[in-house]
Amino acid sequence: MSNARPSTTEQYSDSSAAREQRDEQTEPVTHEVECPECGGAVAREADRGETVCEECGLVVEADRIDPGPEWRAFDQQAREERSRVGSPTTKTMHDEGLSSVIDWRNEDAHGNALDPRKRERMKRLRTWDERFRTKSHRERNLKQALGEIDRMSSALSLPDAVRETASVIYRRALEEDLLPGRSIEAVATASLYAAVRQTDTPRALEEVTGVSRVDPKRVKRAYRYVVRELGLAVDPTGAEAFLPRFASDLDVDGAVERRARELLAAAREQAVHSGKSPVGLAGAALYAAGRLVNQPVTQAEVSEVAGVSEVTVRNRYKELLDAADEPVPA
DNA sequence: CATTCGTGAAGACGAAT
DNA sequence: ATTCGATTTCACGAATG
Repeated sequence: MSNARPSTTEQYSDSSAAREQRDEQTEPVTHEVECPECGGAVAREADRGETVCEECGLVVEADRIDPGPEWRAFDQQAREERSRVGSPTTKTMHDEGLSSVIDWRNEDAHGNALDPRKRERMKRLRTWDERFRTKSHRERNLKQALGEIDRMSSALSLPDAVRETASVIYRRALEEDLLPGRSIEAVATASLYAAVRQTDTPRALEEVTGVSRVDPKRVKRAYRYVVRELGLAVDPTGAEAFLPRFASDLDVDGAVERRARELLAAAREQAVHSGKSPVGLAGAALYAAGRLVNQPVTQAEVSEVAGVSEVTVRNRYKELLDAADEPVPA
């Protein structure tokens, strides 16, 4: 009782001290703003966090938007690289971890019990404080994740529909409390990959993890987890889905692609394709088709665009020709 | 010379226990 | 958590054009 440390009044002084410190670091000294009332110079009073006209004393509310970079460590993952994107919305802009913490004890600064009226009041405050905190936490989380999804999407030049889907998936993951234990970026990447799968916009997992900053293993785990917990319907990607893009990257014409499609169909008939990586299959089909149509591409090229080894291309394409009952061309 | 082809050891992964 | 089976990759050398 005697040491009622974290009382509300004390917290206030704490946070204002912290605010001063932050202002020293990041706040530019002066503002080139005119007072809308009298046209005089406007100065910022750092210690109070107010912007006040020196002439008439008008408090210029608009200038309370912090012009400087104000972020510190968001959470463990996001520390580097986040240059503040977009305009700050006042809603999410409240002070970073500097907000007052309301003590749970019903005592005042001296350790005396509060009277019932004040107790009631404190209780209400706690409730709202809690709501506000968790809400804003989620919003920051979401904002960062969506930014991440956006970044990766453009890096992969994915259509907007995929971003939409990815966003929806991420939101659901967030709703269902799937985040704890996983990094935001990992789940964001996983969501994007899931979206890619669902929308039949063929990108291999490797390509997606390639533009992510997260360890591929973690992404994969997050992906499995999210798919299972959310009950997402993702059917296995067929090799055919990769044909158009690879064909385009390889600069082969439609005849090759069509032939490749036939080869894959034949392979499917004979179930030669189970357990094999779709990308390898697609690449090999194009390689084989290229030879059949007398418009050959090298294994190295195929290996490059498909992101599999030449060995895999070799093995696959032999199997494909075999299944299609085609002779190996000279 | 470039490309293709085959091989065996090693790693990664999913499934089953 | 470990083990097992299948697949892929790597590195190499040989064959082919």
